[in-house]
Amino acid sequence: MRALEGLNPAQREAVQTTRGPLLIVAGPGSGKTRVIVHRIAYLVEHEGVSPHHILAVTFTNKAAREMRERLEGLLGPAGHGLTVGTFHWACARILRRDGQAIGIDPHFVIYDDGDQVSLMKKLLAAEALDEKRVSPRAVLSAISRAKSELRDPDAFSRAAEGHWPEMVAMLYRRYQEQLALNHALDFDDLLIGVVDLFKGDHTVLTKYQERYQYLLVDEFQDTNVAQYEIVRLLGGRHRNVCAVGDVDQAIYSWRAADPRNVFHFQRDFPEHKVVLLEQNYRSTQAILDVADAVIRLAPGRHEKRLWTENERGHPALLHEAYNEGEEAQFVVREIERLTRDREARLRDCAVLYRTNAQSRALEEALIRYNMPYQLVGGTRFYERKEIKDVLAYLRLVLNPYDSASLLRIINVPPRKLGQKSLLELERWAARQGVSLWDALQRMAHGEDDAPGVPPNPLTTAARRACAHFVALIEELQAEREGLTVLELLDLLLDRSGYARFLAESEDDGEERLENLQELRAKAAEYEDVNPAVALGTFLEEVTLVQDVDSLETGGDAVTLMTLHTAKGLEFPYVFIVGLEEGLCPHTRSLDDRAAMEEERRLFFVGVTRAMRGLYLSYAFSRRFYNNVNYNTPSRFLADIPPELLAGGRSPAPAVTVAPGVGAAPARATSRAAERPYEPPPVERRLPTPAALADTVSLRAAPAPAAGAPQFRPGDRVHHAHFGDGIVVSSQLTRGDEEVTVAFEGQGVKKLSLAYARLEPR
DNA sequence: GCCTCTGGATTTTTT
DNA sequence: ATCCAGAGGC
Repeated sequence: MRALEGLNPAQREAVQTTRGPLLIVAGPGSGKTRVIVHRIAYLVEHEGVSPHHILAVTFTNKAAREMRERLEGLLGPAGHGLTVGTFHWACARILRRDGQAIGIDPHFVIYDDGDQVSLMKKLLAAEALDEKRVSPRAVLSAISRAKSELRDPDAFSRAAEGHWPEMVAMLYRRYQEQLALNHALDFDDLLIGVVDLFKGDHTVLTKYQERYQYLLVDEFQDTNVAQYEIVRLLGGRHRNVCAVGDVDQAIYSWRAADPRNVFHFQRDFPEHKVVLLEQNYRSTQAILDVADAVIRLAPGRHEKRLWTENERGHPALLHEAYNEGEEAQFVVREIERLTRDREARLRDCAVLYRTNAQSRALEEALIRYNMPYQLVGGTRFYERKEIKDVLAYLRLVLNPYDSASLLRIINVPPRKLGQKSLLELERWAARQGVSLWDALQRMAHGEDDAPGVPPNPLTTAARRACAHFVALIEELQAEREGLTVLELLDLLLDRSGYARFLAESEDDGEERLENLQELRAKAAEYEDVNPAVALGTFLEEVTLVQDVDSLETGGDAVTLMTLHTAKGLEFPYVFIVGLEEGLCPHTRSLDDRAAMEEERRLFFVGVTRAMRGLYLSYAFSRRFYNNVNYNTPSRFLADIPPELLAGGRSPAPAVTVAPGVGAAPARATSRAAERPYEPPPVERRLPTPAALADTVSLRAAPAPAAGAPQFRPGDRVHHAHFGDGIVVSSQLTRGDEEVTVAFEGQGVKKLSLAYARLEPR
């Protein structure tokens, strides 16, 4: 039985308990994903359950993707028909199919963060509220929390006491009205919609209960009330619900996740079994000791001991950096050493941080050292203006009632429809009680002077512009059915004049066009999808799956991401940077006990990502936006017994604390790998630099060609990444040469010649 | 209506 | 540092 191969007794039990509710309590690295995947394989291969009847929901797209891949590997074509995806994705699918029963347009759009904010700003303006006094995001987050707890505007209103709650209640109501008018749902509505649907329509509920007879929910501790309700309803009939979770890894309470759902599950499915997975296969004992020291201080937790049969390994290394730049340099140099010693490939290394803003210093260092990296998350591709603009056009083609999209692009490229005209238009539509699109159509088709219609306030020029716009959208709508997504995209770029508009915009038009190329590439993937649903599927994917760049190009690169994003992943070598008070734990958690506990769990999650090497670092000073902060080391570091840390010394010895001040590191302890890595690929991106060839002599090594800089100020040079530039200055440093170059249009960069390929021109 | 300038805020984490 | 809203000039 392939599905049971290589499993320990607990894992085996989890796999074989297929009937009835099951709670799997899975510590980090305990083979959780493996168990889920094998359990599904066991259901299909051994119990003869049709994949069609199995639904596995995860929390993030990344997790869903990984699970799908692993299932494919294990089951192959036999796994065809499995449903694996995030909660939001699965709900969107259900609502597209059956949402009409509760009045949801099958062509609904999903409003992302940006759409929500602009809608809320409009509402605030309409209520004469100053958005500087009432933050749109704060209101939205209050609404989101209410929605996650399944409190509708009425319930919210009833409970509201005081200025702020009453105002939020009013805005909540208006917000929902607007969404309905736009045929739009926000992320929370996807979940609520399914709950309403299931509760309101017994036939539909039964249909889905019969369809998904086997339910698996990963990261159960991160479900919110709405998500739990979906699980409870869907699994209520066949009761084959497998919940997998670990309250020690609950890090999403800010998104209204409620770890108490684990207890609710036990209450609502009293016949459930519990399986504990405690053996860790991921990390060395040394790393687990650190993890345990951190998490054991979390109050009110079940004493749960992680243990492993893995070797002890090397102690974690704690590094104090002078500032964020030096911290980044420490990381990069250490990764360079690991790869040079063939202990690791770049893809074995991950750098984790608390906030996305911290990635910048790391990126700068990585670029300077010419080290390939992959940034996960951060400024998302689909949040770029040009992408959002073009997507807004596509959304309008499918659902012209989406006035957020309409207003976004009705004057992009400029059609001489300014704020004033648009405001008049909105008022005019509101007075008639119709959507913007209806109003525009009336105008364009000359039906705006019918009796009972208020006089059209727009100027002749503005009316003509509107008519033009309506004709454009109608043309695209007419063409849609006969075209692939890519063809439609290209048609739109041409007819709307958007492509020309970008090409002619002086500064960054070129870069934006390039981004559009990426969107075209994405659209091309939908060539084989049924044309009737291709556009809808495409739009849904880009809204729900926002991390386009985690496509795992297969290349060898260092991974950069936040601690949150790292959950569920593992890496042989993990660097956690910025371990300072105010950052990790974050300032916003300092005065909130529960939030502080979550910060601890977050750090715990980070530590337990590491398989064989763990590096912790903090910086003495850190630049925020304008000013420099001096933070004390994170309180979590103090919770780790000193003997578990190699402070300053390293299993993989490193670099000076501040330039020129370093202690010579001890090389002798450095064989961290229990099985050596494959040497890096033939084509090595990292030339072994003379400067670091001998770590012992960081300070004293004389430059090989002392006193002869390769570049002088004024030299014209070329760099693969930055293009052409002129040398500003050059400095010899212990065998290396640091060249400061002013690049055309890229600004001034400091490059290390040992890494960067800088060519004279 | 459109462009440019200025002052203020912005950064926690994600579907 | 960078993005955005509002003001003012063309």
